[in-house]
Amino acid sequence: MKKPVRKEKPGSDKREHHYLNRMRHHSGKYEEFHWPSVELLINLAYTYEVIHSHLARRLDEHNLSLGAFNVLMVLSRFEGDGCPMHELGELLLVSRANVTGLIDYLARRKFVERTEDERDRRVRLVRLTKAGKKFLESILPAHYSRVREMFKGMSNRDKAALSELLMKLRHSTQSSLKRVSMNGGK
Amino acid sequence: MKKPVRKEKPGSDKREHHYLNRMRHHSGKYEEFHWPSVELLINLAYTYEVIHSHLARRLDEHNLSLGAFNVLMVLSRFEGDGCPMHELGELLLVSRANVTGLIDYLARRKFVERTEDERDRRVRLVRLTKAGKKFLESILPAHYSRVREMFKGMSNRDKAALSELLMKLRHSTQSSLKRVSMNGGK
DNA sequence: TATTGTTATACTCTATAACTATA
DNA sequence: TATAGTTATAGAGTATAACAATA
Repeated sequence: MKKPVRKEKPGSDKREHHYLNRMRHHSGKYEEFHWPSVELLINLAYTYEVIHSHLARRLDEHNLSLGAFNVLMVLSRFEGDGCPMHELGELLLVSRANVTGLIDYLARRKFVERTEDERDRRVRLVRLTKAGKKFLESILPAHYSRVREMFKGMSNRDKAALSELLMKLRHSTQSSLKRVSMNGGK
Repeated sequence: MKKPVRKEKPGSDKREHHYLNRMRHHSGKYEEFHWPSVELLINLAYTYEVIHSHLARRLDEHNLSLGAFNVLMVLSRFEGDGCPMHELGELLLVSRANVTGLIDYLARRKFVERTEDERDRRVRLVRLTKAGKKFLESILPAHYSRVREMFKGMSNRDKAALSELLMKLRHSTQSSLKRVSMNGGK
């Protein structure tokens, strides 16, 4: 398996200017255009991309995809009996089919193992192996200090406010989507 | 080209409970763990996923990927001369190689066309065709009203505060990343 | 030598359909 | 019939390297 070295991307703020310029133009042109909403969408996407690509790059150094990392994180709370595969899918918003692939990969690296559920022989329980637990514990300190470092420029107060607002946005969006889908929107 | 129908995913809030539970556990276990930062990361990722997957699904109904849509949006501000391909890449944080693919697709649908730059014969300028402009104008009203509808549950005040905080977070992260990369972090 | 765009390639992520084995 | 997991497949997104044409 070849592992090419990835180049980090600089944050060009040409982008910010372009977006603002485009918004100004469209806001006069489309009646449905709602500045605060569009601005929010752009900021959410752009900010997420910057953070996501940085973290993915760091995990890549351990040959871990973000999906695989998330699986390990979820399993770290299921020691003992293990977690049914379909439940992993629900927690990660990933389809059953794709969970199979992630677990296959992690099982090849001996980080997880599948066992059978005695009570329902259709389900397979997944749990961390000793090696998997050890591996996760070896990378988490660096991960957590990276997260802390990355967000250092903001006060805890701002972080809490931002978390709060993001949660509010998510709930609002989800209930709006539910409403639409009940009215026949696909 | 087969187009299977996609199922919308319900927002299960099992997820939220699991995350909080895991954070509580790790916060006692890892010294580097910083609750406000980790909470923020999780909220950012989860909220983005919900919104992104909804919008991607809607664009899919026009056989448009999010990337292709973004290209059209960028080009809508470059009428006249057109935009060099490498600049498209910078504005979308996408590599030159991948821009080629997006433009190929949009050119096949006759939404964009490539012309040559007289002043520098290495570069190719891309611009919307009449058909492309018409297409974009036909889908934007629904797009913008969807965005507005999606965020309806929040006040404009909250939206503005959220935008502001996201921008702050992005700038803080970017300068932190720049600092790390200057100190030899790859 | 450096840059623009292209081609080739590869891995991740997401999504669906069809299959099996259980319930 | 319905659910859990698997297999196969496909398209989107991202990334790198090597190349031709031009600067």
